[in-house]
Formats: sequence, structure tokens, C-alpha cells
Amino acid sequence: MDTGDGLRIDFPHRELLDQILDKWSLSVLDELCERPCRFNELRRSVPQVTQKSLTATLRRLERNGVIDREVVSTRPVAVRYRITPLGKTLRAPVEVLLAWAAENTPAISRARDAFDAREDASGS
Amino acid sequence: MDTGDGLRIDFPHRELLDQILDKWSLSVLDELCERPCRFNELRRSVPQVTQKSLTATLRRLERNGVIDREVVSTRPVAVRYRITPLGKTLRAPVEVLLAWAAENTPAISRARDAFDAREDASGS
DNA sequence: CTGTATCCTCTACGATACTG
DNA sequence: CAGTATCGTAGAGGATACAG
Repeated sequence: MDTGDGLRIDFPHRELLDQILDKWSLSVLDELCERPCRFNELRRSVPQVTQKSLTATLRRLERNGVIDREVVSTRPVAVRYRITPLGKTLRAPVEVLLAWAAENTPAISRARDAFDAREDASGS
Repeated sequence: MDTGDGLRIDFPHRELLDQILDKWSLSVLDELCERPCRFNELRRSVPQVTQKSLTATLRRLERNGVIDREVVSTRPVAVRYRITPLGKTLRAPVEVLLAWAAENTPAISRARDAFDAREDASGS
């Protein structure tokens, strides 16, 4: 299946998940759930993101309707990003997933350690 | 932050989500939630995945403790993949996320159409 | 301040061939 | 049957410079 975005889809909603759970989106959404932010405020909140990637992330989230972009035509211009009602509904499912991750991090760490130990043993 | 996997982490559990929600993992986990599968059964269940990618996906999931790999030393060998108890606990959170996606697909489609229409208008 | 525009690197992934 | 090995490509994303 081809979505026209050049993506092959095998699983229902895979493309959508890619757009809203991508590298920087959760950080941005997390911040915008707290308060509306301007572009450079977001940069400071997520120090590792580059300008280019932040712009791309914001455009993608805006296109999917989870955030909203308002240009204030002052001089120099100000841009205010906000979470939308649709965006707010995304918070709960994401929290559920993050809660799972937090809760199971110890078990996962043990699994990784065990796996890596097996690898080392068979590799030597 | 560097995890030793060469990944920069900005958001809690980002690396873990990348390993478990990646391109093919949900398809594989979905299948293994139904029944244990052998390697080629999985290939048939997920026809678009290549042998190489399926192997990589299975190793990653195994390392994180959500699936289990059992080698049956017959001739030729058989390999049985199964979901683990930990893997089963992942199902509910993922279902919540997919339910959100299913429920909001119409709203997201409308948002995309509106965004694209705006783009076209300003671009011309 | 809020972006574009280039360039460049690095990794994910597919295609294909081969192996125990 | 269940992989590994090798090669090639496309795209994500960083660094940097420039612009309205």
C-alpha cells in the first residue's frame, strides 16, 4: 500500500504513528500541553533539537491537527504554538504508553542484560 | 545523553519506544499475540517485510524481553517465536494508542486537507 | 525572531546471493 | 528452514549560512 507520502504501510495507522510519535514530537507536545510557546521557547525547552528539525516537527504536528500556529504580525514577528483540542486527546494514550515504559524499565533492563550476556557467551 | 547505542535521548523512554514501536514490531507482536509462530510463518503474515528486517526486528524484540525464541534442534531446524508475559502487558497500551488513532482518523484527515489547501493557496 | 536553503553524514532498509 | 553477508539507495537529521 502506498499513501502518496512515499510510505509503505503494513500495519493500520503506522504512518500516523510515525508522524506523531517521531523523534521530537513527544517533547514538543509535552511542552505545549503545559502552555502555549513561541518558537524559541520551544528550542530552549528541547535543547538538542536543531532549528530545522523543530520546524519540520511543528509543521507535521500542525498538519495533523494536534497543534495550532498563530502568527502575530509585530516587528519582528512572533509565532505562538498551542495544543489543539484534538492534540489534548492524544495526551492520555501517550501517558498510558509512557507509564508502561516506566513501569517495565527494570524488567526490560534485565532482559537486555541477559540477552547481551548470552550473546557474549556464544560469541567467545 | 548517550545510551551507548549511539542514540541521543531527549525524552524519557524515547529509545525504548523506538525499539518497540518501530516499523515492523507492531505487526509482529500482533501476530505473536494470536499464536506462537515460526520464522516463515511470520514472513507470510507480514508479506512486505524482508528476511533481513524481520530477523533484526525479532532480535530487537527478543533483547527487550517481549518475545521469546526457542530453537528446536530437528533437521532442518525449527524456530518458535512466542510472546512473553512482559510482551503481553504491552498489548493494552498499544491498543489504547491504536484506538485513539482509529477514532481520530477522520479529524486528522480533515486537518490535513485543510492544511494542504492552505499551503496550495499560499503557494500559488 | 522565525524561519529557508544547502550541504553532508549516517543509518535504516531493500535486493540479492549464499550457508548450516 | 532459518538465517548471514554484502551491496546499494533513499531519507532523516545535523551543521552552517542566509533572509524576511
